[in-house]
Amino acid sequence: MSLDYDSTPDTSPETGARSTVRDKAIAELRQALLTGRIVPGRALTLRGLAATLGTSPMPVREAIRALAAEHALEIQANGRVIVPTMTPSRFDDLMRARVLLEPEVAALALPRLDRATVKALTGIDDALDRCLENGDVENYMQFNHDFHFTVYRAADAPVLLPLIESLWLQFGPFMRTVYGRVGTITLVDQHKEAIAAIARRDEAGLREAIRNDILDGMRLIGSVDLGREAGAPG
Amino acid sequence: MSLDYDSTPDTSPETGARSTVRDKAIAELRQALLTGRIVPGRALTLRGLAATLGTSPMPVREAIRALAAEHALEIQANGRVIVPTMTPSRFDDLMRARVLLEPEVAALALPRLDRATVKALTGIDDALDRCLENGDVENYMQFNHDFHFTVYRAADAPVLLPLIESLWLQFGPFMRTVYGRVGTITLVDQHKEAIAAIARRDEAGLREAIRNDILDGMRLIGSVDLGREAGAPG
DNA sequence: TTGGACGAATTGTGATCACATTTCTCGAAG
DNA sequence: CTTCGAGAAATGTGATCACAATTCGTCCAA
Repeated sequence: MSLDYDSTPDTSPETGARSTVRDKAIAELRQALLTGRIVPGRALTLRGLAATLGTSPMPVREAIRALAAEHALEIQANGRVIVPTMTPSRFDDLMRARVLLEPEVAALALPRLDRATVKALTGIDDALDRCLENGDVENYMQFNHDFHFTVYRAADAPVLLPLIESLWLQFGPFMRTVYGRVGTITLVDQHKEAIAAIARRDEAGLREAIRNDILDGMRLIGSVDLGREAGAPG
Repeated sequence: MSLDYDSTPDTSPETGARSTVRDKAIAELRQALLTGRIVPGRALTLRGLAATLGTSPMPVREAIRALAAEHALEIQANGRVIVPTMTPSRFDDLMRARVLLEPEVAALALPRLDRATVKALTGIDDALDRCLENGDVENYMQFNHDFHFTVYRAADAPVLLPLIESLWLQFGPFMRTVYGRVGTITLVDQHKEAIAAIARRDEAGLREAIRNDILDGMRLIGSVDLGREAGAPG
């Protein structure tokens, strides 16, 4: 099973809302997709996931439906559930959406990014750099997500934020396969520039840093053959 | 029941994919939300919807999960499912998202909008105007949706298009209550300007027409008290 | 008339079952 | 060695059931 369920409950049950099994399943799948733990193209089975999560197929069904509605999973005509495979058209559109939305939300967040948040961002970026040195792709992706969403979350954007989350869910599995092919050494980002822009309250600079960070990732893709599908033949 | 199930199957089953009961439930709910047939704040019950659709609660559960994942429905902490109520913050963000995404996708679609599509758009706009004269809010909203998405669909935007669809799903129920309060006579749009811009291959003009069309709707809201919640007290 | 409490009805959740369809497996024929 | 097909295993879908929690209606007391 590609979902390594290490029984670490990263959901906080004390947030008021009673967490259901389904919610845990959704959170688990989200995490796996965000860090690219699930290979695109591989079929996910209800009963298999249920066994991994230690439940009946029922909560998994709803979880998969929810993720599919955000286009993080794809339900084929025969009913099989897979992680969507990337196509050039989809990749272009995904990048366009990110470049449109993320700098905008970052700019919205800027007035609310206090010094504590900047400190947190610096810490995340440091941890991220260590992951790059160690070649730890999975945690790198986790910290990269944390970095961006620590910024975006500060914006009061109850509509745009979930939209961006959906984009990252669609992006994660594909990026993982890319990182796996080009390694982590070549990875560059604009996080330091973003932090600096935040520190000096420079909206245009922050927009540009986020935009370039996205485009950096896109340029990385140019080095691999997009025509080839993600799932490597056994 | 607020969902008037008139047994007209608007889904086309001959598209290859075998349509399940769940898919019909999703389509039915989508339609009801887009045309504002379901009042925000009113609780939807699984068994109630199931009875309306003539099925067991099972397909409805998955359908509701899917719509909730697109933020077209909201699942409260106690599990009750409601159409989300509008807040000023949510409205602002919704508008910002629409203004960001829709002109862009329209511009992307422009090169692919042939003469037949322009003719179709004109037909839709005429039907829409007739609905305005008759005060037929529900069909007006249907045609308005058709108009915009006839344009957007032409763009090869497999990622952005569902994002915009999600925005409209969130927008529909609220707009319906607004229309119900201000009437349809005062409604203005920029559809004629959009058609003209398409006809003369004017990208900037099309962007502006779409943008103004969205802002027209927003200005309409200014005339009603946004502080008051949508659900009228019984 | 108003306020609260108790019981009944309803709700969402999770599990299990039945079934049609699909997928996989494996062996025989070419 | 490849190709095809029959049987077996597995899969998604929908229905039903049990149960805890919530909601609603009603009645009684102040």
